[in-house]
Amino acid sequence: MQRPVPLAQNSLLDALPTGDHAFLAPHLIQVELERGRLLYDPGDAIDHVYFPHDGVISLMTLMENGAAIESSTIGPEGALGLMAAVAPRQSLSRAIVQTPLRAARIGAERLHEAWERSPALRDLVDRHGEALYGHAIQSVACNALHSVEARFCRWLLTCHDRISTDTIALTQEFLADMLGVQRTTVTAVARSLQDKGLIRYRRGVVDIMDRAGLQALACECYGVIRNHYHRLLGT
Amino acid sequence: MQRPVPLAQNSLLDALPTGDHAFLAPHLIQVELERGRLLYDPGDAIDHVYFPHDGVISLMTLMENGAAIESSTIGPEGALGLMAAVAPRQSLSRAIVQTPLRAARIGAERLHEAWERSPALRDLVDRHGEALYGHAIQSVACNALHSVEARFCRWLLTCHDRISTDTIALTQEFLADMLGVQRTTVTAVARSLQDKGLIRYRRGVVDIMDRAGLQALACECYGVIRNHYHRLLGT
DNA sequence: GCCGCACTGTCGAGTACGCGACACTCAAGC
DNA sequence: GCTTGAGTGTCGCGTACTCGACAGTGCGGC
Repeated sequence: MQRPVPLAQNSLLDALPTGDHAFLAPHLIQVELERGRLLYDPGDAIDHVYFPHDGVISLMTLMENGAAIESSTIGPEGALGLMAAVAPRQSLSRAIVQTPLRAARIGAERLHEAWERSPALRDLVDRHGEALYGHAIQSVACNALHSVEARFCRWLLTCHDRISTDTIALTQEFLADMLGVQRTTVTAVARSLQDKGLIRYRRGVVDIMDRAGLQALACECYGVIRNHYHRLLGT
Repeated sequence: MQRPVPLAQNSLLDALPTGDHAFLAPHLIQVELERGRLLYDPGDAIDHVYFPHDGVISLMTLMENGAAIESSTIGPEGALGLMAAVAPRQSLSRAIVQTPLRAARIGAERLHEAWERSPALRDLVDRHGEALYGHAIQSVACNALHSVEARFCRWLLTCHDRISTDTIALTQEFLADMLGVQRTTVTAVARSLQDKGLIRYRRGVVDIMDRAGLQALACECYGVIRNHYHRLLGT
């Protein structure tokens, strides 16, 4: 499989001029986090900001009854908790590691200091917030208007863009949670996609076989969200 | 009917210290806009920012096929296009006037100048963006998980909070668009709510009869979103 | 007064998905 | 090897909502 774009380091960090990057560099720590790791729950103070290099973090809206549904995702083109660069903040979402993650982490206070000194960083934080908002409002529409199959395909593509293999470790149960549907529905859709030759799956693992085919079935939201990031962050 | 909170002028403007408010005041123009007026479409440059005094603006995500669905609303507790205070921006949503609107309007450039001089305004812009984001991600979950009836009730309550009467001018067709469902579904739900004595409606008009009853049927999202605004903007 | 239209009411068929139950199977651990 | 449990397959029923069609009805304009 040919990937659409090669994976770089984190796009936000790469976009910073060298001088500004130097404000951050001494405080960035490389971390590796396992799948399923909980980073934030709603109300948690944001004490660290994560810049993924490879892998995906899910942002999920948590309901009173414990149901959680994905509102957006954070990959190498973005950062988790970036709004805390401006001022101390609480997380609004649950943030969990969706695929094994390599990321650079920095303390929120250190980042804030850099933010005060770097106009380029301020601009980036601002644009990133806008892109994330665009991601969220597209998901609003998507959840209301599009079929589970279309959303399933969009999800696979978005995830595939952000990791370095064609194999995604992922149970149907987990995906059902993300999409906010029943597991049995996911099973049926996965079956149908496999029959069409677009994916192959076995216990807890999905292989992407035909990206173009998935794109044909995915809703427009996939492209729209990509474009937001492109336009606002120039990745 | 007793309203939960008395309507003030725009909360954001009120929250500014007098000195900072003075930066804006010379450039604020009072406008009255009729229902249905289109303020922005996706991609439009944001040249004016609106601070509602009374009435509601809907932000809608527009799909390729022309379908549009509400992602959030702007009332006297917020502002439309506020992110343009930071830097020139394009609208991501369609913004239309949902109920007859009185608002203060200011040119984006004037606002940006004030933003550069006023730390209080910068803080407010920032918090407002966060609240709007919280609104959006709650809507993501709501659209995926909650019934049309619950969302209908939430919508009525949110609208009611932001206007000064118990009567809302509103066709079922319009509401169906906002919620992203069929008109016939809205008709059925409206009928059921009227039978329960919670609302009364006639051609293009809905009267709120029993707020508490509506709250009982509305989903938790109503309260969650209110709390976001409360916590972040102290309204 | 009448016309035309926007808004609402209703009906029926079709479907996507929820929800619960249960059986099967692979993988890891002992 | 066997056990255990997590993950998957499947079935069936119920229901919320879609989709299209058409018939009423109040309101504004002429």
